[in-house]
Amino acid sequence: MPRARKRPAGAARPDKKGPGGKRTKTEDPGEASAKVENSSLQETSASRDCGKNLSSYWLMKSEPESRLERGVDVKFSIEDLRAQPKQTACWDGVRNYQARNFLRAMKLEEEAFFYHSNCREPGIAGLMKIVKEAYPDHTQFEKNNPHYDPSSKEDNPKWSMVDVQFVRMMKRFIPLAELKTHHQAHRATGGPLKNMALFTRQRLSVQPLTRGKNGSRLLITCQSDHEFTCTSW
DNA sequence: GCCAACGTTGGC
DNA sequence: GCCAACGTTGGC
Repeated sequence: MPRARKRPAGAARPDKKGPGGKRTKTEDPGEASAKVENSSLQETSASRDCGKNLSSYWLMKSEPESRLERGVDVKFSIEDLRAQPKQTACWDGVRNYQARNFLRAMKLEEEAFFYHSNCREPGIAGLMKIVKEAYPDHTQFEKNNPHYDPSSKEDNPKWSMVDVQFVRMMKRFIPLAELKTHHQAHRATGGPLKNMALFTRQRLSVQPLTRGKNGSRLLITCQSDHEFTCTSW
């Protein structure tokens, strides 16, 4: 179930259906670690930004090609985002605690790379920005939704989402293979992508990045596109 | 709290 | 479609 993909659903639409489930299950194992992770994230960002408190960047995965999950097509590409009203959509369907905690750490106006996954040509396709901070993901209460979670209660929702708005396409698509080449080189040289979460946290669908500082600049960004380095996450 | 079974992610 | 990686579940 923890799939990062989302569906083209209207942003911030009110939703009241689904009584939720009756099962009392596992304690939320992410709750305790949420604080730890968030504070660690802050420390990490702060130290890397040399105390300048620059905002984080993010990378978020979605599947651009059709695939049915419990009978529902989960395809959502950057073109789909761009086609939304106001080019804005909610990023629903995240069902992994670490990814959720990153969603909750996102701040208005922070930018995120739109990553195309599980497709013919995986890679970074474009840029979007956070236009609404974390709020309950309504799909967790919808019985017919592929990401329905009967263990989540309406009065204490487990899962969150943010609203994102299309910013622009990358000046050039950045294929996974190219990122991997850099990552591998940087592992040897101690370069900025040596710990990139895309490779070190293989299945994490929402992950933090930080803007490169000083000389830490990526070759792939030399067309005056966004430079970025990874955090240690 | 351990850990084997299981299910999902996602590149190839 | 295969399958390695890895998060979650649940018995004990």
